[in-house]
Amino acid sequence: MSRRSFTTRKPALLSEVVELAWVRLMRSQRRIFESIERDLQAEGCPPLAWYDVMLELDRAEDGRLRPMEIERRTLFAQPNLSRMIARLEREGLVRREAFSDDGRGHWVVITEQGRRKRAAMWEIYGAAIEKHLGARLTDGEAEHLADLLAKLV
Amino acid sequence: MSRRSFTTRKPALLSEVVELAWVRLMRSQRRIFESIERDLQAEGCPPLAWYDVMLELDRAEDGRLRPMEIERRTLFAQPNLSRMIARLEREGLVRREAFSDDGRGHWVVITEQGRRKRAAMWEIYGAAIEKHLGARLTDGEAEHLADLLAKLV
DNA sequence: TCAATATAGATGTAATTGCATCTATGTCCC
DNA sequence: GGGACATAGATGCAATTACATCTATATTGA
Repeated sequence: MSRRSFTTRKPALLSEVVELAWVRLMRSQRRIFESIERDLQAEGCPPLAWYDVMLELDRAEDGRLRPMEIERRTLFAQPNLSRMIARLEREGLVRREAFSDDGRGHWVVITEQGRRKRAAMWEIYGAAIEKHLGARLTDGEAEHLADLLAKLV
Repeated sequence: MSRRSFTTRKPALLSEVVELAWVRLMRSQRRIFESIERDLQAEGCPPLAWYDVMLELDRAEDGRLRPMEIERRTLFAQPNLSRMIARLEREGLVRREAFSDDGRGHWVVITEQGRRKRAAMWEIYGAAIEKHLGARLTDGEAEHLADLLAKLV
């Protein structure tokens, strides 16, 4: 592929390597994410976003959190999360319960079925992470990568 | 935050560090991506996806590519790209031209206005990359990060 | 040459997202 | 106590996405 020169005037401060790191961060995340989503879907699993929510609930005391707390932990936008919880509830993976301390809120509680589903998803999910990420890095590289990415969050 | 122990049975092969690298890859990409999108939007710019397409066209010979070639380079799904091109065309940033070699296809050509818009977006975009990524890494770290991410694509 | 199949790209549709707004309850302060 | 403002969460709606399919043109092979 003949790479022509082309004029991209860069903002004074931005270095080539930073731009390259960004492009690769985008590409690798997107590509691996999509691969993993496909792997999950191929096994009849729900999308990864559901996993994130169920994991937070599974870890939480009594398997329950308030929507705003899930939001804080997962960074999903509030209206989207609200509807996602509705979908999870429709599938019987969580249920809502009254929250007496604050009449505006309620608990979201993971069900037994939800816990089982999460565990089942992890089988696929973990294997997919290994396949798409683990297999391409040594443990040392993975650790180093994790350290570098930690600086970004 | 008291981190309780919880039983997550891992698929035999997946190491802790790989999982951590994956979680951070997701989080950092998503958070920075959203920040950059907000920065662009705050300046009245179209979404980043438009930039990707216009950049490919801007770089291409005669500022033109076939949809399937854009698809190959950007990895957008075909129906989504098809509609994105329609939107770009509606905004006067690209136009379609006949492609005589193959009656099924056509050229997508970037307009002068499209080139200007792309350049204008880059001012914001580049600064945003610097702000959200560059400012948090030394050049050495950025280079190292880029190298590690290269192994994933 | 022509039927069978493959490919480029568009389109219908249902699901999902983003954004603004709405409702209901809580908090603050006079 | 009660008005003004803040917060939790839901909902309406327009835009976007994913997925399946459709149309038109190419290619292939008998």
